[in-house]
Amino acid sequence: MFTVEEVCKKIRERETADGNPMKVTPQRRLIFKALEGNNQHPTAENVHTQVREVFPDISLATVYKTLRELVEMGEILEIKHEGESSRFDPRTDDHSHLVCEDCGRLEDVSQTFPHLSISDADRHGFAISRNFVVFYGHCPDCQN
Amino acid sequence: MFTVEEVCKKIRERETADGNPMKVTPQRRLIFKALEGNNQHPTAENVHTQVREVFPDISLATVYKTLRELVEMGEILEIKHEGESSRFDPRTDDHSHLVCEDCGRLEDVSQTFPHLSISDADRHGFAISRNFVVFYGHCPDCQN
DNA sequence: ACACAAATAAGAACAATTATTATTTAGGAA
DNA sequence: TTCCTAAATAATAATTGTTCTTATTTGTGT
Repeated sequence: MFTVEEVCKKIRERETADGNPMKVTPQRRLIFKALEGNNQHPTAENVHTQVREVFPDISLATVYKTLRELVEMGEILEIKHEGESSRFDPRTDDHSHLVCEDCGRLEDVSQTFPHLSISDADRHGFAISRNFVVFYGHCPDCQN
Repeated sequence: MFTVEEVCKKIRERETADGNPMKVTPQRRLIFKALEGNNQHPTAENVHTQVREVFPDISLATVYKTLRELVEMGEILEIKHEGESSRFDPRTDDHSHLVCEDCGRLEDVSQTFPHLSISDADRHGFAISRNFVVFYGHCPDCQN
């Protein structure tokens, strides 16, 4: 469960490449707050816009850097779809996604499909470790 | 079935925005040839490199433009994965993909999974039209 | 308060792709 | 065959999303 205080704690426990502890800054705290409980799958831009309402001078690069760090820490997921901007998801348990083909809206789907398997002929000698299912459709707003 | 002559014919039958017929150029013919029977899922760069062996002055923009056209015509599929360059696939029937997590190698999988369904709670009111399954694993070369 | 490495803002750099533009060419008609 | 005209091209600028660089500022342990 992603909470501001949890993540702050983990940041302080985390070490930089030189073995020094990482720091919690006001900028980072605001970025964590923008993600806490957020199921909108925001882009880096979305987060930047939201944080700027409180901290107008924060740089987009800082947002990217912090999001990258959180991904590496396993605190958020990065969702890359169809050439658009990456979206970020503070929900990190295994789940699937549902995408609106019209407006790009993206929803979490709790169900997973761990038992899908493919024939030897299709396997090409691969050792398969996981699969990922994305559903496409039209969201309520786009169904007219 | 993607063949050079088939696609040339379809290009000539196709109209531009102004209602004029599109043309077949030597550059385009070579691009079609690079794709014909190609199951390597080449990037635009790959196609460019291959075509340049015969036609050294062809521009990368021309390759992109022609690939974009073929995608719009439904003659090839564009595969977008994990922030890397798009790959193009002259096989356009419904199929799944298998990706090597180490080297990025991408294979076609004939099987599809049309019957996956999600609960009402997860559906978020969407009208679902299709799903897409990607398998991840390690290819024979990367299994050591 | 001090010191020092981490983090920042600003903007340059980057990679993939698309747009612009002056020039060339395909292909139908005379 | 030659002409005509819109389509296509090569070259390159522009764009988008993201990462890198650097001089400056700021957490945080002492």
